[in-house]
Amino acid sequence: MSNLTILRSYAQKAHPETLPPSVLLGFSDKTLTIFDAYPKSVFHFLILPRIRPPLTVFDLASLRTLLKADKAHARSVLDALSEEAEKTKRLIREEMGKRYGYEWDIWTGFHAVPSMEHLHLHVLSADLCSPSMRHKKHYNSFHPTRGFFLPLEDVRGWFDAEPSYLETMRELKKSAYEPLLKEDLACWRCGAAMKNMPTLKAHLQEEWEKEEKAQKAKLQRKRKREEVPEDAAEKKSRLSTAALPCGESDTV
DNA sequence: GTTCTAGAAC
DNA sequence: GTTCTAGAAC
Repeated sequence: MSNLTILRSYAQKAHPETLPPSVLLGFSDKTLTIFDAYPKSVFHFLILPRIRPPLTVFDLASLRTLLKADKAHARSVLDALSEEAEKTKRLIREEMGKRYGYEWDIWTGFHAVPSMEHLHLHVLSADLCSPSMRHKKHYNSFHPTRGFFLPLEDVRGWFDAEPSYLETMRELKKSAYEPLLKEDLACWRCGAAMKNMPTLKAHLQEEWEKEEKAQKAKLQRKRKREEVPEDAAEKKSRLSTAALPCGESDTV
């Protein structure tokens, strides 16, 4: 089932609800959100634009083709993807809380050189811990500062710069981006060099556990901060009640 | 993605 | 010698 045009076949569906729930998370008039078949993080979804005139299946083939289409329409596709990404992020945060008891970052962006046809926005939790994360090129393609992963907000920003900037960036040449996938492995959090994937994966797992501890400690501190003012308010009300007979309650 | 192979690591 | 890993071919 894993061929190069599977995403296109999803995006072309007039009735996305016919897709199995194992594939489809949800859809709107303009977009469709699916589970990545090979998640590279704990949470990993793809948001696809549906075919809506005047844009064609060809315009929506990739980020490259979209950015060469009519500017206003291209921008509105990115806006629709962004809106849906925000909803997906809220859902992920809820799930993080339920399943793990804390929340961590979520990335949204495109691969500069996609491996499958039809534009797809990646929405994934910032951990890169997953059994499907197996090869160097998988990892480097999501490394947040390698350059291959293009954050959605950066791409939207290209529209606001000089027109020539968009014209340059939209080339998305394979020859410029593919070499980034072959760069040496380094932890995206601490920058430490890793000699191979098993070492990197063990390290990322540790980093994620550190994040969990840090976030949970933060939650504890927050709870304590929130307890103290409540206590103080209770004491204050008790004191003022006690002080009432003296008529000095408002100075406590 | 899977399969295959060469070379490294043990 | 066996196992593991990365990279190429498909």
